[in-house]
Amino acid sequence: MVISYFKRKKKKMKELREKRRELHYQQNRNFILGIAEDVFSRFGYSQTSMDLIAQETQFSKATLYRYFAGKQDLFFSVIQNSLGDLGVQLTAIQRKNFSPEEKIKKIVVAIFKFYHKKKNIGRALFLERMFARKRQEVSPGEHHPQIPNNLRKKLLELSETINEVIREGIDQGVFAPVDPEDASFILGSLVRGFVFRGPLGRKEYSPHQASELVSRYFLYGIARSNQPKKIS
Amino acid sequence: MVISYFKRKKKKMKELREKRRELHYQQNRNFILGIAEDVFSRFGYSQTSMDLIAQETQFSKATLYRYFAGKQDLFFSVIQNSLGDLGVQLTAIQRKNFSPEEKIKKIVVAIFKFYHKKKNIGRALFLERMFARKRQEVSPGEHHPQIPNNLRKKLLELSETINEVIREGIDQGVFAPVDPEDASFILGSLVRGFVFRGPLGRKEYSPHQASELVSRYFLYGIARSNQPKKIS
Amino acid sequence: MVISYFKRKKKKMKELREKRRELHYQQNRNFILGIAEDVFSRFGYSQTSMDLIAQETQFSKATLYRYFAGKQDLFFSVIQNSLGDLGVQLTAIQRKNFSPEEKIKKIVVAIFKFYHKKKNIGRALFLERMFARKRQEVSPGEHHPQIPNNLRKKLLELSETINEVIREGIDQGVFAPVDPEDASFILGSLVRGFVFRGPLGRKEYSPHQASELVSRYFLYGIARSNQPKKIS
Amino acid sequence: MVISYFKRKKKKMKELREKRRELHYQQNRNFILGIAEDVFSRFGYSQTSMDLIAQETQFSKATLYRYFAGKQDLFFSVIQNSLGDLGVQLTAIQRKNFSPEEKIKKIVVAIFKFYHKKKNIGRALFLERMFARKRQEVSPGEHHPQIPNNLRKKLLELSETINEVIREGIDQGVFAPVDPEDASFILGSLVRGFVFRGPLGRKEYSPHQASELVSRYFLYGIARSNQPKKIS
DNA sequence: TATGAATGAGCATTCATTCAT
DNA sequence: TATGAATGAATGCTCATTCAT
Repeated sequence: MVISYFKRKKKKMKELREKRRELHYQQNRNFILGIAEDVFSRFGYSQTSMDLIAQETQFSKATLYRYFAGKQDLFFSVIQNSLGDLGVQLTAIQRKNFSPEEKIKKIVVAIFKFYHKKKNIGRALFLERMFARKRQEVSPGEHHPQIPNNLRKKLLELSETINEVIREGIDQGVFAPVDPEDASFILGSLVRGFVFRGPLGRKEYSPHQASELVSRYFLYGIARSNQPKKIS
Repeated sequence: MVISYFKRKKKKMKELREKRRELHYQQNRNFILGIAEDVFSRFGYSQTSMDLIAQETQFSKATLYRYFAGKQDLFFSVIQNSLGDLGVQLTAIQRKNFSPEEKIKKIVVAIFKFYHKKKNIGRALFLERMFARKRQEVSPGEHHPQIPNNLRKKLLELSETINEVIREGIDQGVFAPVDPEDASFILGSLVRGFVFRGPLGRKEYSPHQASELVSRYFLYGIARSNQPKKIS
Repeated sequence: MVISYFKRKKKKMKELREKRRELHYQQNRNFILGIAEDVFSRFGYSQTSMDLIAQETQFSKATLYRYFAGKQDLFFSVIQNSLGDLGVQLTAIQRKNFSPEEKIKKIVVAIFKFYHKKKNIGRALFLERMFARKRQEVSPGEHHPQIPNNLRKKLLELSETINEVIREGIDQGVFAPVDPEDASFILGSLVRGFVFRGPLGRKEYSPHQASELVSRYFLYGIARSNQPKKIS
Repeated sequence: MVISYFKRKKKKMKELREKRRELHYQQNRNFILGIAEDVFSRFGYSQTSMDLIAQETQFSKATLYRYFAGKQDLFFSVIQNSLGDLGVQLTAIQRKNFSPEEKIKKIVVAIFKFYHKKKNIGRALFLERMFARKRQEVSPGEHHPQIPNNLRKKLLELSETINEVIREGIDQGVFAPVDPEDASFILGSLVRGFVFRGPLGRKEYSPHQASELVSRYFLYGIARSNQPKKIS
C-alpha cells in the first residue's frame, strides 16, 4: 500500500513534470515562431539567416535546431502558424449570414489584412525558391515539391472555404455558373498579384482601397456589357 | 593615287574587322543572355551562381565579367532583353484595329506566352530581394530600390500601353469609367498572381485556358448583376 | 538549506564552466594570433590569405571569423598583441636609474629584439597599403587612415616613452637641446630603416651589432667635430 | 652595278626602318615606364593592376607584355629607370669640390627629393613582398631574391658613391674612422626610415626640413659629449 | 535541455597572363 | 606590331548545420 502510494505519487509527479516540460516546449516553440515570422517578414527567406533568428530570439542557433528541423522547416512552420488565424476568420465569414457578394468582400478584406503585415512572408512562400543544401531544379508546374503536407492541407482548406462561398453564390443565382475552383483561384491570383506588385514604384493603396478595388473587379469586371451567357 | 588607294583599302579592312568584332561581341553577349535567362528561370536569382552560368555557357567566370558588370547587371540585362519583345507585341496590339475587349484578350495572351517560358525570371524579378552585399530591410512599398532606370522605364512603358487600351475602351463606352491605372494594375495583378501560383499543386492551366479565364474575369467579373453604376 | 546548498553548488559549477570556456576561448585566440604572426611575418599582409592561416592553424576559415572580424582585424590584433610586450619593456627602461645614453642604448636593443622575429610584420604595418575592397589612392602624409584607434594609441605611447627619455637627457645637459619629438622620430626612422633594408643582399648584422651601430650613430653622429651649438 | 645600287639602297632602307622601329620601340617603352612610375607611385605594387596601367597608357594589356616580361619586370624596370637620374646626381656631388659634410648634406637633399615624388615606389621596393604567381616564403636576410641583377648593381653603385664620400671624410680627418659601409648603410636607413614613416599621423616635414634634420643627426648625433674615441 | 564551438561547401569578384588574329 | 578576348587560380567572407558537453 505504502509503496503503491509512493509509486502513484511518483508517477503523478513525473506526469506533471512532463506536462510542464511539454508546456515549456510549446511556449518556446511559439516564441521562436513569433520572432521568426517577424524576421522572415522583414527580410524574406534567403536573406534571413539562422544566425539572425538566433540573435533575435536570444536562443542559440543549436537550440533552434532542437525545435525545428532546419531553416525550411522553421519557415514553413511560421507560415502554418500564420495561416491558422486566417483559416479561422475565413470559415467564420463563410458561415455567417451574409450575401455571397458581401462574403467575398469580407474575405478579400481578411486576406489583405493578413498580407499587410506579412508581405514578405507571402513573397517568400510564393516566390522564393528554397533549397536545403544543393541547388535543385524544379520542373514547372511542380513547384516547391518540398512543401510539407500539413501546410499543403492548410492551404487547400483555405481555398475550399472560398470555393464554398462561390458555390453558394452560384446556387443562389447571384454568381455566374462558373467553375468554383477556377473562380477561387482567380480571386487568389488577384490578391496575390496585387500584393506582390514587383519593383515598380507605383501608387500605394491602403488596405481598404485595395480590398474595394479587388472585390469590385472580381465581382463585376471592367466591361459595361453583361458577362457572356455561356462560360467555358 | 596608289597610296591613297591602299590607304582606303586598309581603312575599309579595319572597319570591317571592327564590325566583325562588334558582331562577335554581340553574339557572345546574346548567347550568354540566352543561357542565363534559362538558368535564372530555372533556379531564381539567389540560387543561381555565376559558377553555374559559367558552366552552362562554357565560358569562364571571368569572361562573364567581361560582358556584364556583375550578377545583378546580368540578371537585369536578361530581363531587359526579354521585355523588349513583349513591349513590341503589346504596342502592335494596341495599334491594331480591334475592339477594346479583343485587345485585352490579345494582350493577356501575349503576357501569358511571355511568362510561360520565363516563369521564374518573373518570379525572381517580382519577388526575390536582391542585395549586393549587406542584408537590408525593405520598407514595404519601396521595393527593389536598386532596379536600374532603363528597366524601370521599360516596365512603365508596358504599363502605359495597357493603360492606353483601357482608355480607349472607356472612351468608346465599352468599359466602365474606371481609373485606367487602377484597371491596368488589376489586370497585371491578375496575370502575375495567376502565374506565380505558389506552392500548391493545383490543376494546371494551358496558356490558352489561362488567357481565356483571366480575360473573362477581368472583363466581366463573376457577378451576374451588372456592375455598380458609380465607381469609387 | 539543502536546496540552497545545491543551488550554490550549481551556480559555482556554472561559473567554473564559464571560466573554463573563457579560458579556452582566449587560448584559441592567442594560438591563432601566434600562428598568424608567424605567417604574416613570413609573407606580409597582402600575400597572406585567410586560407593559409586556416591551414596553418588547422582551424577552418569560418572559425577564424569567429575569433576575428576579418583579415584586417586579425592583422591589427597581431600587431597590438606584439606591441604590448614592447611597451612594457620600454616603460621599464625609461623608469630605471640609468643615464640617458644607457637608456637609449637599451631602448634600441629592445626594439631590435622586437623586430628581429617580426621583421615582416613591421614591414607590413609600415609599408603595405591595405584596403578592404576598393583600390584607393593615398595622399602622402595621410597613410593608413584605417588604422584602428587603439593601435594608434599604443604606437603613440611607445613614441611618448622615448620622448620622455630624450627630455631627461636634455634636462640633464647630456643631450643637445633638440626637439624631443624630432629626435625620437629620427631614432625610430633609424631603426626602421635599418630593419627594412630593402632588396639588397648586404652584410648581415647581428641584433647586437645592429643595436651598437644604431645607438652610436644616433648618439654621436659621424662627424669628429662637435655638433653645432644652435639647432634649428 | 645597278643591281648593287639597288641592293645597297634596299639594305639602307631596311636599316633605317629598323632604326625607326627601334626608336619607336624605345619611345613606347619609355612612355610606359613613365606612366607606370606614376601609377605604382600612387598605389604601390600589389594594389596596382596591369589593367590599370594599360588603361592609363592607352595600350592594351597584351602590349604591355610585349615590352615587359610581366608585372614584376615592369616594376623593376621602373625603378631602374628612376634610379638612373639619382645615380647621376650623386656621382656629380661626389666629384665636386665640397667638404665632406657639405657633400653629405647635398646627398641627403638629393635622396629626399628623389623619394618625394616616388614615395610609394620606394615603399613598394623596400617593403612589399612581391611574387609572381605562387606565394613564396623569403628567408630573412635573403630578401627579394628575385631582384634582377642589373637593379642590384645599380643600387650597389649608389651605395658605393656614398661610401666614397665617407671615405674621403675619414681620410681628411673630418669623419671618425668608422667603417664606410656601415656609415652609408646607416645614412640610407635614416632616410629610408624617415620617408616610410608608418601609419602614425605625425607632424609633416618639408623636404627641406627633413634634409636638415637627417643630415644633422647623421653628422653630429644627439649627444653633447664628443663621440667615443674608439669605434668598434 | 541548451549552447558554444566548429566547419564544409559555396559565392561574387579580381587579376596576371596567354593567344589567335 | 598591337590587341581583344579569354581564363585559371585565388581571395575574403558567409551560412546552414552538426556535435561535444
